Amino acid sequence: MDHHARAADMKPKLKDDEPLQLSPPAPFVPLDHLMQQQRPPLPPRSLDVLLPGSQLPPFLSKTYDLVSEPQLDGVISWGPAGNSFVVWDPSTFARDVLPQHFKHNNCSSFVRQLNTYSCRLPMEISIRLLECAALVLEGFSQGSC
Amino acid sequence: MDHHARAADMKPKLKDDEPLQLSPPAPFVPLDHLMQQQRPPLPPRSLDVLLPGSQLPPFLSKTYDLVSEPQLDGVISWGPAGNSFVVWDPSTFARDVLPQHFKHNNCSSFVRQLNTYSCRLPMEISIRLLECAALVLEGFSQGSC
DNA sequence: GGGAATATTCCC
DNA sequence: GGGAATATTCCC
Repeated sequence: MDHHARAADMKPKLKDDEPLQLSPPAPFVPLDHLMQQQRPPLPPRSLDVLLPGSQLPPFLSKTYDLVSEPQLDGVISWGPAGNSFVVWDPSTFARDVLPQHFKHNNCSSFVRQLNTYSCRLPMEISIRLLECAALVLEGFSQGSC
Repeated sequence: MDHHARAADMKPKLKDDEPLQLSPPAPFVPLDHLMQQQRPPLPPRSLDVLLPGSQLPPFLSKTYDLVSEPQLDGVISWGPAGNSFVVWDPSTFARDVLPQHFKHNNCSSFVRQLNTYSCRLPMEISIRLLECAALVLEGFSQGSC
């Protein structure tokens, strides 16, 4: 499996595009910038890690978990930056995935819900932490369903 | 060929069960009583017969058709007077029938909808015609789900 | 996209 | 039972 890390992978090595920097010390970085960098490239398995105890609307937590499912990466997955998601296979998504998580199989109904929570077409969604640990969802423009 | 109408078909004829009545005239009967008597003992297959062109809420027309299904008489059927319905097998009704017609399998959700349209527990419903051809649903007290 | 009607869930 | 929150459909 790809989860088995080989010894070579665990030993830090220099890369051509990442020169070793020993000095001077890193300049001051604002906290929110640090948090941006600390955000994992792939979102965690469950929103509970990000927002423990929060009462997220069911649609948002279900969508988040659904997008995070590794088995569905060919159909729907997080975008490159981990702050958006993309539906790669809208037909399969509508026919097979939606009914497993919602009471319908219509892309339009899914999009309608995204709109309700301030997302926009196309099927991308942004999730990021705020100071108050609230969840914000923002839309982008790329692709469609 | 069918364009030849036979003489026998065009001539009105007396039937054994329809004696010719010349006198005296039938006594006066109020219109609503006539309509009561004219209501068929078993409801028609579709509400369209009763309320042609009416825009009935989907829940009511689906429930009406569902109750009218002969195959479901062992699970749900019209009551003796044809103006109420009874769920004879709530378990089967919830598990097998509800998901075929609605997006859930919960008796409570079905009852909630009945309540919305002025029905009451238990699962009986009254459907009758008014002068304005509107539909009225009334609840009775007998049995439960 | 989103308003509005209808449906489903949740909870008192 | 029914108010209210959320979900789904319908339609502009």
